[in-house]
Amino acid sequence: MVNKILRLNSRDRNILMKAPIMASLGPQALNRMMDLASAVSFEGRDILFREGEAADVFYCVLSGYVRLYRLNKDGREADIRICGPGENFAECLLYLGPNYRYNAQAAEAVTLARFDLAKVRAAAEQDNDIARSIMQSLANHLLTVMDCVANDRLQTAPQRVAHYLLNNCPKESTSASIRLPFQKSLLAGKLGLAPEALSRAFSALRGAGVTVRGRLIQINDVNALRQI
Amino acid sequence: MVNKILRLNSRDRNILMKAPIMASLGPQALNRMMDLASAVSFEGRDILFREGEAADVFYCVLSGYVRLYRLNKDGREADIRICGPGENFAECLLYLGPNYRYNAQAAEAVTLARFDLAKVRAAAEQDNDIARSIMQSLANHLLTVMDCVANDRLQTAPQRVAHYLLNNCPKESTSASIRLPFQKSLLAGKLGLAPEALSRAFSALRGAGVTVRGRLIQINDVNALRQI
DNA sequence: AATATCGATTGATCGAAATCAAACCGCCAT
DNA sequence: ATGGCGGTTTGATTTCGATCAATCGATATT
Repeated sequence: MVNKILRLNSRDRNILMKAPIMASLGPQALNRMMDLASAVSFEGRDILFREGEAADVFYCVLSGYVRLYRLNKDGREADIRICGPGENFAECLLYLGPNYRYNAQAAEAVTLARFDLAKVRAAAEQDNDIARSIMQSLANHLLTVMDCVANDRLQTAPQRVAHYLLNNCPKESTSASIRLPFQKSLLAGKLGLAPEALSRAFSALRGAGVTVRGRLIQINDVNALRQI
Repeated sequence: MVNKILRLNSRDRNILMKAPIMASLGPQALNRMMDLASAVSFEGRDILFREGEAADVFYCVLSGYVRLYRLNKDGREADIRICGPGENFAECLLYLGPNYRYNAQAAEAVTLARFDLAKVRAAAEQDNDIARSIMQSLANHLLTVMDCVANDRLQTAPQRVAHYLLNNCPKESTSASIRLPFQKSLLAGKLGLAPEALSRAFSALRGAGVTVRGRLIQINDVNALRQI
């Protein structure tokens, strides 16, 4: 099921070097990590791995979006995180048990950089730069997921959507227009909502000057959104 | 508001050395970290720090429980994590911005080990053992909080309670009795429930052989709980 | 022993979002 | 144009848990 694994082409190398986990490395550590990376791509809906499978690699997204999610015993799915270009996932397994702890699926066609867990672990032991970069990544993800718990527990659907929009429009602007980088159903999952609930949340925000047409979202009054 | 800061007494030293973040260190790194630790204690309800405050230390719980939580703009609170003996928190700030990202409150009288962020950061740069231990801690917390998101999104109140009970009774047993280590209201918050909802969830589990008296919980049939 | 206090429970009601079902809408292929 | 097709929207209903209010119970206080 794994698509063919290749050396990275020069375009992918450029993208990867800008990813946070690589960008903060010194030149030596960067080379070392780049040498460990291989490229792999998947079609939309492909499963990258499943919860419980033996974990040998972690990933960094080069293009497209990947959905990390869990299943309950009825087969219902809940997204834990949506990873876009520059984001890495499953790096937490560098220092945890031998199995993946959630499912990962390509939300659309994706290309990924692939890192052997054991090799990166060894590299981190020898190069503090790499260890520091991993710690930063882990700390960032931890905070992101904590935000997610707090948002789920404190905010209503329209508030979550408003929050998302505010985090994705330029700071210090009175109005903005945003193009969603993925389908609405994916955004719904990311926010812990059913697609219908997202749709209704957008309707509710019309009163606060939010206009939706396809993936295009117009925000007339950013400050009004902050009051939601 | 900070209680007096002291050297650790020998009892506290023993507890701290068994904490995961310390227990995985080699002898040299362990000494180094132990030298950085100081002791501090708080009364129940005391606020250790607030979201947005400048962060200079992280903590490891020696006794009691600490509540990490966020506020929404109406002042409603949502717990993000409950930390008990041996658990550390705010260590994610070693590699993040300069401010605390959530509030921390003593759920009861607590004693804590206190680590200067800058000093530990410096120690981690020099000692791979310490860096590895921090990465393990971050990875574990990340996974724990991811579990929390998934549970919130996938499970009903009785299921969350059943899940908690199963995680806190000996593996491979047909029946068990558990003593809650803290108030039910704290457990409610940890599970993302109002206290009333926790109470009702316990009632709902009576049918699955769960008996509650104060902090004492009897589980007649562990396997029945797994089916919830 | 009487009383104040705090946490837990129970009951009644409300509200938010999930679910189920149907309609809608661009988009592509024929 | 015609006809699907997948994603989105809208409507109706249901479910779950929050909230509000009252009671209960156990522990501390005097």
